[in-house]
Amino acid sequence: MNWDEKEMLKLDNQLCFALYACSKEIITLYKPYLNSQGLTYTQYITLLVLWEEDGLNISELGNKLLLDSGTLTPLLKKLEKSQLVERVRDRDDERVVKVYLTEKGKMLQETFSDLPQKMFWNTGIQVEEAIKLKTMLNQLLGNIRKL
Amino acid sequence: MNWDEKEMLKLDNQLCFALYACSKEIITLYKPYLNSQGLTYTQYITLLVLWEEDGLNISELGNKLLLDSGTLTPLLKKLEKSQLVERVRDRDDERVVKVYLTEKGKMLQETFSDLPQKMFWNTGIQVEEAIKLKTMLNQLLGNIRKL
DNA sequence: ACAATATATATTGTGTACAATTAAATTGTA
DNA sequence: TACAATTTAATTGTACACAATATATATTGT
Repeated sequence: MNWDEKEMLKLDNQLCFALYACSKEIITLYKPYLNSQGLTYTQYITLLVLWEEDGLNISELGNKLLLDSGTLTPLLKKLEKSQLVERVRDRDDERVVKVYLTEKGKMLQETFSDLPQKMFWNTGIQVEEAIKLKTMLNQLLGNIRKL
Repeated sequence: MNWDEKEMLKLDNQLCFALYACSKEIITLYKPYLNSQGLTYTQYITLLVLWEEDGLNISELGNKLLLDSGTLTPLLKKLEKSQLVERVRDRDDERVVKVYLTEKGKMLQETFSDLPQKMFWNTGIQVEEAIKLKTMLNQLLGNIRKL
């Protein structure tokens, strides 16, 4: 192993670790806001999708969130128990489960209306900077997923 | 809730989701290389730290990896079971557990010497781009953690 | 029609991740 | 010295995350 290789194996030179650490820390920042409403981060992003488009099925949700039924099935059962969504077997195709927001689930969106703005302040990131970062991340994501 | 607020609540406008998704996808890219050696991603980054500096204790590892003993204790026991590290109570301070690489653990570094380079190719990202991205992520991480 | 194949979700098992608590050892201080 | 406060790991409990498998339903090919 040469010097370059050894250098590249250092934790602080890993792009993957910067991503992993940033992702976790941002989610930690969300926690106080979400926990006060009894939600986890994953439950929150699931609601984000449903607030945009209600009545999606499990696999559609999974495609948007990059999660599979092994994660979503128990998660949605919890959201159902807290009466934020309903899981309904599709009459036309009994394999499919569609997920609908309840009134309570729809109303909850209002509670979080200013959360993205708050998080912006909390991270202290500039709008231009955030846009650039998100663009780069989406490009990277695109590269990876079309392999 | 106004239009701006509604727009900012869309999943695809969330910087946090871009980070979360990218982090997960990159880790997925690592999996084939790591699993073939019987390692998980978290075990791998733990070894990265130890290859740089052997004999750290649990809390020092946790500070570098942003993980606590609840995660590290079982993880290190697994690495010990596969004979890559040894966990040793410090004689001078019996509260402390120091973690040492075994010969097998040290040798394993060689196996991964070209992995960072391989991952670069896999992600199709340019060096300049990667540096810029990592810089932005570290800056964001710094902002968050000094709150 | 019906066997083979494909699809959608659920289940099982393993491994993080982290908050909260516990237990043991050490340090600070009256 | 005693003893309260602190520190370090380990433990407990909950919730993802995902691979692998199972199950039920739907579709396809003959």
